Amino acid sequence: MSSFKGSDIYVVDSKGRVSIPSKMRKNIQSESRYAFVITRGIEKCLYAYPLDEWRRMEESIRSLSQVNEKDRYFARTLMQWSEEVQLDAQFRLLIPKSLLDFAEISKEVFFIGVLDHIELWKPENFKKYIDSRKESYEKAVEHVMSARKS
Amino acid sequence: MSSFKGSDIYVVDSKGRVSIPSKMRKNIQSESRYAFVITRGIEKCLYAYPLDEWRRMEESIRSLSQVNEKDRYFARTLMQWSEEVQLDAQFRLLIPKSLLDFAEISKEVFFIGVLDHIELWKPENFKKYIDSRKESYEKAVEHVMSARKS
DNA sequence: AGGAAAGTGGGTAAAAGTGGGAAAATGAAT
DNA sequence: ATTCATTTTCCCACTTTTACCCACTTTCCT
Repeated sequence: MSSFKGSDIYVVDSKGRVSIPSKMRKNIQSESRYAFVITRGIEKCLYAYPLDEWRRMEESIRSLSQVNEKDRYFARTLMQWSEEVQLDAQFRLLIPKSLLDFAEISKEVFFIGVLDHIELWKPENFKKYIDSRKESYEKAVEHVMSARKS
Repeated sequence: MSSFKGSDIYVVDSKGRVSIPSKMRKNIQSESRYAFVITRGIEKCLYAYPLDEWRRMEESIRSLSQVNEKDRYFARTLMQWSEEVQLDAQFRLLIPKSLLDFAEISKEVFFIGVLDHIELWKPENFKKYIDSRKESYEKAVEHVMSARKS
């Protein structure tokens, strides 16, 4: 099970390539070390899953009822935006243009490791996201810590 | 389960390295003796967790639902600031620059062992923190100890 | 006092991060 | 079917950062 953590800023070059932070690369538990599925995230960002974590995810989507209208919509939308990509010899992701556009990423990418996946944000958008939240960091810690006690 | 205690002042060198107090080092119960997760603390300081203690914490973040908007925010906020670091052959931590900046640590670090984690403060900031508390140590003891009785 | 461990500093080889060009593949137009 | 233009893939090269090693001084302990 992966355990991505930390954050970093990297540049996307003119070909749409970005190195993934080495500390996150080292955290990949998958046998297929260099394959990711990159997809549309929740909020205006992208999620990158190593293949094994992605499969876990896919299973839970598979188990959704295809009868339910909402579930169908969710499954279609998610899969529509999902692309499998391989890291190149320099450990870079080639991010599809459509996804870059969705996340409004042009020159720089802000990476955050969030346990089972890596998030890619346009730096300004992440800042906006944080600023728009009312809860402080301290509240967040409190929330998690109190959950831990019980 | 670790049980850090005591305090000490150490210097950060030009590369961002600090020795961790040997008395605290000896207190690490983890099998992976030399791996820590260092993260943003509450108040303007850093927390260093030995890996096994950290995992405890991580479990509770993992159990947060990624579907719930608030939980997503918590997970991102916490993980953004968390970095895994290994002690080098001289038992030094290499503290990421972003975290040093957050805690305003430049030349010196004040270490405090607080049971399951070690805190790192800029000495001046710790002094300010203590001075800013109106409650005396005696009052605090009274408060905590009486709660314990019930 | 003497040896060992702790604390600090610095040099260097390796890895990480970035950029770009040439070969291979794709695909549309003649 | 062949040509030409565009995109994609693969490789090479350069710069910066990091990891690893060695060394010196101070403190601790018997």
